[in-house]
Amino acid sequence: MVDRLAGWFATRGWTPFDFQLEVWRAYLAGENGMIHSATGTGKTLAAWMGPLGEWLLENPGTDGKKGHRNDAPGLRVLWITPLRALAADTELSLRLPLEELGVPWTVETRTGDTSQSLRKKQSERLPTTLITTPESFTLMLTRDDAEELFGELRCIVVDEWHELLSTKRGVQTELALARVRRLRPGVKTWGVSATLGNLEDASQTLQGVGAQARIVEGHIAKEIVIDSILPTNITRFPWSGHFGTSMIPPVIRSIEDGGTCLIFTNTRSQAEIWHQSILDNRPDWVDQIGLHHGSLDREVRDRVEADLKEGRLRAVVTTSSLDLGVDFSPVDRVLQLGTPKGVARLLQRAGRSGHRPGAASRVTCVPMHAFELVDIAAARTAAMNGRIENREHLSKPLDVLAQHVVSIAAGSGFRYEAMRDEVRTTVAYRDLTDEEWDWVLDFVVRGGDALRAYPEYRRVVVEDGVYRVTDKDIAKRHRMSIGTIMSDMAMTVQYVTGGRLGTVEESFLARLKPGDRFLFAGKALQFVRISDSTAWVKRAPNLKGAIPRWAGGRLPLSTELAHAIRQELECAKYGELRSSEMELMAPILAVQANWSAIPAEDEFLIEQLETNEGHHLFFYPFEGRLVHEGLAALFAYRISRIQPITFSMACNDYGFELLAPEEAPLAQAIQQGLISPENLIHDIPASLNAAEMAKRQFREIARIAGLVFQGYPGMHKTLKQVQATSGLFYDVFARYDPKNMLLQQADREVLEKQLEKSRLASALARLEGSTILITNPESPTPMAFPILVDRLRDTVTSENITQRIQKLSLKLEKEAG
DNA sequence: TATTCCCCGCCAGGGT
Repeated sequence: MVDRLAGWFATRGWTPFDFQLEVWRAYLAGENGMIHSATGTGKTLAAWMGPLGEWLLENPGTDGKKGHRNDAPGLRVLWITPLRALAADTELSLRLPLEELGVPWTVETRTGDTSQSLRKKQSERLPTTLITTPESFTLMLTRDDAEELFGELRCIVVDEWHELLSTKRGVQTELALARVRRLRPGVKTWGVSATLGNLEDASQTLQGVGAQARIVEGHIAKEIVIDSILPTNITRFPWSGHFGTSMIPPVIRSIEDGGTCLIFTNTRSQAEIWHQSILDNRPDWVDQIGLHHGSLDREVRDRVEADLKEGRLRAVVTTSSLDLGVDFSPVDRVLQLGTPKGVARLLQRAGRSGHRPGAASRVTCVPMHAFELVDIAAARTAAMNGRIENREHLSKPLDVLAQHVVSIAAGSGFRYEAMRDEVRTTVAYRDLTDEEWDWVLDFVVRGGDALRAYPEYRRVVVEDGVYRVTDKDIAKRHRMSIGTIMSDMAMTVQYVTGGRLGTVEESFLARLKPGDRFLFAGKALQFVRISDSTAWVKRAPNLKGAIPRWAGGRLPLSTELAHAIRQELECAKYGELRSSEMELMAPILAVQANWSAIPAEDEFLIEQLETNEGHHLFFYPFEGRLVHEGLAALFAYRISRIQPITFSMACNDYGFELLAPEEAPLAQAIQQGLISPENLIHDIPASLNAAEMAKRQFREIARIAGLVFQGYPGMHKTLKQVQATSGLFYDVFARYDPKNMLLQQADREVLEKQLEKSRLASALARLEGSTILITNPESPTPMAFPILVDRLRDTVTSENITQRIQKLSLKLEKEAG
């Protein structure tokens, strides 16, 4: 059979890769597995040919004859994809071999935007292959005929598993998979994943506790090139900032070189700014440069994606919204503006180019300020040494479990023990205690201790030992709330004439007066008014105006990249400049070394200095900004226990600053355990407003667990309302039901997600074992400078900033030059 | 002079 499939490749002039043959053999031998490789290596075909080969094996002599659609069996393959936008492309690529091999299978998509007519058809008869999202997959389980639906299923493929793993969407998928395995014990699961550090764990999480699976490495000779555009004059290159104006000309030259170019940025406003800057310089490219980010309306993005695919665009400026997708488009060149933040992320982006087996993938990094040259050099070293980030699975999020049990109760129903054992086959809930299981059931049956008086929280009833949702209205509301994604606090931006452009933060729009101009979706817009929670706009006559700021997530430097940066600096300290980027950095590093020091890997640098602002302490753990926020608060708290003192704090991915009017007792603090990982559990909540953070985190939990209903489509509650309602629940639970496990979960999530507690603890352990290096520079060093500027921007008037920054830069420039 | 902060999903029932 493998030979016949290889023959199909041969007719297309392709030679199957060894890893593809390995997948088919393993599949036909009845194995589960996961395929792991860079993008553009033929993973999709590898996964698809397994079930296809099985069908051919059962139906010999099919080759060459055109099959009949009517002969198609029921649902055999379920294909899970994390993105709606990927579904259509996948559908096409799965169909091709079907037609050529004469297999009468059908392939259809079912996601949130599947048409009513197709939906109706599918409710009568499912296709042989259904492509769907985790959310729509779970929705299928809420049907009362769920058992029949999956009765003939042979195989589940989970595409881009690395995207789902380590998120609540991944946990939701784990639970749904456990359910289907119970309904259909022989079903095979194959995962498809891009580069990932912790393969074994990723595979186990997909397959469930105790299941055996084969990991197939899709190692084909895939050359990856990471290079950079270097600034011509390093002494005039900015020491901080993220706009990188001076790099516009060389970037434009790269675009001119020809081919289609993807330009990745780290933020949405950066994408808007660069899109505009490129057009300012090349107005003749007005129809050839696209813009793509998560706040743009789906329709606007679809158009850009289609143009890209058809080769109508010269370049697209984008955020990670194009990290996945557009697999068949002719992307020739990938640029990364600013620090890549992580190794896997950079490799993923490199993989957008040369998206053909055998072709080289290349990404060109463009630094926005001087120290980003170090990031680039470090990312390359880490990538070449195969130091890829892990994605850890989540453990026991009870909100997701509560949602899942209601889903199953709304479908075929379940029994206490069988369901508990089924849930425990997932890696996420393998340690679920009886107490926790009882609590979750009590929560959905009675509403827990605090809500027992309210019938709408008695969602599930027990009849003869079977847990079911009997109330039609409750079932309907539940189906409308399935999923784990919280949407942003944003307002629709729409032309008064009709066309929707996308969404922008309420806080930005609230500051605008009618007539104010701003740049959004690559267009100059004039604000008209706000009504019906929509910001109405019209085209503005010219392009000058503000650019929206989004309160998006703050992606910290990954652990692997942070580690690589420390190594890169250590090499530089001993005069070993291993790349052109580091060579270029030499004058700036020399200033750092002369004024203060460059820390070696086992050194913890602290800079102490006085300016007319006060007494500064700069700490450089190189652990990413989330950890630094936690460390800054922790250190401030610990120092203030020795001597009452109030600090202002600032941080970036390299380090943080504590500033006070008087000198802090640093030496004493270090002696008394400033850096100790001990008492972290006590000191973290004491140093931060942890209760307020937990209350905010509880918003998501309340939504997922089904406490807060978002409202019917088209009349969504605003986020403020959801916040208020969930805040109310939080207060009620805290007062009347303090043992509520969802409250504890909120505390845990704050510690882990917002403060990265385990990373913070291991950082402290590392720093405690380091040699502490205290220096007393006369003025802020190159490493201190970006942190300082960041704080100044928030606190001082713009005139003062300008003068100060000018003075500082001049001084630094003189020294470096 | 510098501006900054990813992404992803989801309904049902009654009318024509």
